[in-house]
Amino acid sequence: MVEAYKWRHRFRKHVSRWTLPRESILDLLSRTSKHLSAKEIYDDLSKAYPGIGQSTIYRTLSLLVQTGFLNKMDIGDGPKRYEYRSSSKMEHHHHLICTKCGKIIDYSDFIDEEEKLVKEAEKNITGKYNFKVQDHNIEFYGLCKDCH
Amino acid sequence: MVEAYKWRHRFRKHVSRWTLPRESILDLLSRTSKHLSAKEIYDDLSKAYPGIGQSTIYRTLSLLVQTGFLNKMDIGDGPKRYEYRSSSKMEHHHHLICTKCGKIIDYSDFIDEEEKLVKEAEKNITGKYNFKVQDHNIEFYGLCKDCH
DNA sequence: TATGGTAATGATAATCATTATCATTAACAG
DNA sequence: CTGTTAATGATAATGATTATCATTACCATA
Ligand SMILES: [Mn+2]
Ligand SMILES: [Mn+2]
Ligand SMILES: [Zn+2]
Ligand SMILES: [Zn+2]
Repeated sequence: MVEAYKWRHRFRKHVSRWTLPRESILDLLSRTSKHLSAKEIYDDLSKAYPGIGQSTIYRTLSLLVQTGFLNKMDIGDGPKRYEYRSSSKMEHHHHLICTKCGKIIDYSDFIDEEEKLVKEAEKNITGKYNFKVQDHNIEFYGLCKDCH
Repeated sequence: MVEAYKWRHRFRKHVSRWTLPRESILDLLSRTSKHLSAKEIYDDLSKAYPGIGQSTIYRTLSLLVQTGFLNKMDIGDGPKRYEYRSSSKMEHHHHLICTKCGKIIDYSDFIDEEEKLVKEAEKNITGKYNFKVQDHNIEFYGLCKDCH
């Protein structure tokens, strides 16, 4: 829980109180590479923190997304999922999603080529539609090694 | 409704009956470039087809997706959306999504470059993770011309 | 280090999208 | 035309998320 000081400091800038639920959620997500749903987070935290409320999980998650600590993602079926957002620029990545078992694999190869193509596309999009691109998302759907 | 004959023919191959709800939904989606939700489809069809059931809408939509007539998409907030899937290869496209007003713009430039990059990535993905890519999805998030 | 103001919490109800159930209807093969 | 049975539509049920509100606990100030 040594990260907590950094988090707290960064967090307080947003005029918010540093609380046990907030620290717990951030701690859990920072320690896993999984992409967890609100319910999975609730079930996990409930062990060490009985009595934590579902509402708090949802509220905290959306706050942590707003303040840039977490990424929120939707793989199309089931609930939204959350992952810790590393501060380093290196960590830009996309996802391979197994349409059979739902497994999510982080993918970060070809980032340079992708960057180049995306940059080009963004320029084109701005000129053609006057649309200001802020972010992009790439997903590959298919079957993971266990599912074919 | 001249398309209906083609649809019907194509549809019957899947051992299914050709019904008024099915034709109505396909007709509506083939005539619009919008990306409609089940509720929007229900509200629209209810005018000309009072008494149509919501269940039928959902069931029919998922059937039409399975059989390749429609694309199903999830822009992350709100309900799933559906669009008519043109048969021509030309029609491969992605989306610009306005994070403020929710507008969805079809985008199909740079398809060749994209194809090339995606092909490369897919080969890499197969080799590295033994993951069989079947489809991919690219979205650009940002602000549309009316929202900035 | 105590304390008061107030943001955050947790229990609960409410909402929204979607799926399940089942009796009734209608497509269509013969 | 008719019987079989797939499809429909009304309704209930589920699952995820948000709203409400009384209670709790951060933390700035003294
Ligand atoms: Mn990830
Ligand atoms: Mn589209
Ligand atoms: Zn799998
Ligand atoms: Zn907009």
